[in-house]
Amino acid sequence: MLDIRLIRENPDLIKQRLANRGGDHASMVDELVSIDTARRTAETERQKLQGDRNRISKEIGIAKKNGQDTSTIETEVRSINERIEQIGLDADSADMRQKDLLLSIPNLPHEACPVGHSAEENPEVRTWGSKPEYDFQPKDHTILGTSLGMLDFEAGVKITGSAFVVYRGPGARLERALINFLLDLHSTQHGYTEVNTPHLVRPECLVGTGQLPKFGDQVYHSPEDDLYLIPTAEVPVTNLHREEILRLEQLPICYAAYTPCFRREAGSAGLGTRGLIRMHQFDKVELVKITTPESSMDELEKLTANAEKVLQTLGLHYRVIELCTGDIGFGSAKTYDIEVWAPGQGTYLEVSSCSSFGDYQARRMNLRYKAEDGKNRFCHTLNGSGTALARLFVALVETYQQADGSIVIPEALRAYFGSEKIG
RNA sequence: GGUGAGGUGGCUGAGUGGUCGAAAGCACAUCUUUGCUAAAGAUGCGUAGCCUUAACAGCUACCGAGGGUUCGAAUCCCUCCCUCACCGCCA
Repeated sequence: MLDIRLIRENPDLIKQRLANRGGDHASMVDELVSIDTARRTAETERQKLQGDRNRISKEIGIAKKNGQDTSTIETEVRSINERIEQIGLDADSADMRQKDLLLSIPNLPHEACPVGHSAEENPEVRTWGSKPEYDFQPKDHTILGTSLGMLDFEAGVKITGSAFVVYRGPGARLERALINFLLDLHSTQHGYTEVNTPHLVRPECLVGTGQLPKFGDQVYHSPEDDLYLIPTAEVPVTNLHREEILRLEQLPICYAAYTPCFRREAGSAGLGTRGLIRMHQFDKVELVKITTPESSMDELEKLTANAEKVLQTLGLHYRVIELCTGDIGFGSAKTYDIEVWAPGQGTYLEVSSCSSFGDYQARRMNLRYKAEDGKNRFCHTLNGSGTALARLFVALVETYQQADGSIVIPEALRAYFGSEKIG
């Protein structure tokens, strides 16, 4: 969430910067400013009355000790209490509305974030490798995976529903090999600490990273326990340090985590996505960093490079694009997407989204560090996929398919997979 | 799930209705002193909000969370959460 002081002092600047995202946020900012004034007026009045009450109550204590009659003065306090209760209603409702508004306003795009209206205006930053050429018509992963006994889409529908899949045999093994490869790469080569977190979280965690309150319809929820299935490991991992004040020496904190991710994808049913590309459940290795404000932009570059290393090591052609202001996520200040080439699809697939959130998430989860001057400051948080598994699986299978329908396992993965080819 | 004991500042730990935001100790910071590898003394040392300022200060809230009783709650009552121990159950 944004700093209310900043909004209070520069409402027009805030409106202008939010306008780059598209959509109407100006009216929310206006309401926020007026509700903030109302809240502070009521709050000041309440505090003054509370001060009066405290002072008089002490007098009562002293008077009683001296055996004096206190009935008149007690009546006075009672009337003060009535006023406190009344003004308190105003203060509390304004406070709730203000919090609600603050949680519903997206982050300011970073100055370095390119201005644009939609995904069409996302600049390409760089590419790596080139599109592989085949002397046959490359097949789609669903055909390859089904015929090799790796993927069973029908079984996924049978036991759960559409957009769920069963990996089997070499498919299950390949998925597991990829997870191990990714975790090993980031933890031994890139300096991330591996963590293994719960897949169910409290609502506060989702508020902390920004999924709640606005995007509750995209998350699976168990009402009996008020727990949510995580849509990404970003949620439990970033919230690991919620409500903490970290020491400067601890930063940056770098975590790598494998988890399945659960997404309802409400509103995007039947969106023309075939096979593994958009599932309700998919595996992902996520990278999370908690940094100082000064270093977060550098850390974003490193994080993105760490994710790119995955595709380089596997020999997969990809491009990096930068999201423009009209396309970045709700909480993000700056985002790079990494898109891998999938020959069977004839298109690039987003396998990683690397973002710096500035202090937006840290404010929501009250995550701070003690700065050199002894002051408590909000940390910056970052995360990026390192990478999403299902689409990586697609790109890998489609890229390394052979004319006879078999798949060659890239060198770096063979020790994990246990053989050189499938089929 | 059952029974019992607890949850107080960075830590330990006092505090059972009134000047308690909270004793004491530890840790930490600054200073002083003696001196030499240690010690003594002084002062300071929570978080957030409000209101102000050149700065200081002031006010309010916070003793697991929420609600209640009261003129007044860390202290009394209710509900919930968590921790520990034992029992039950279980991968």
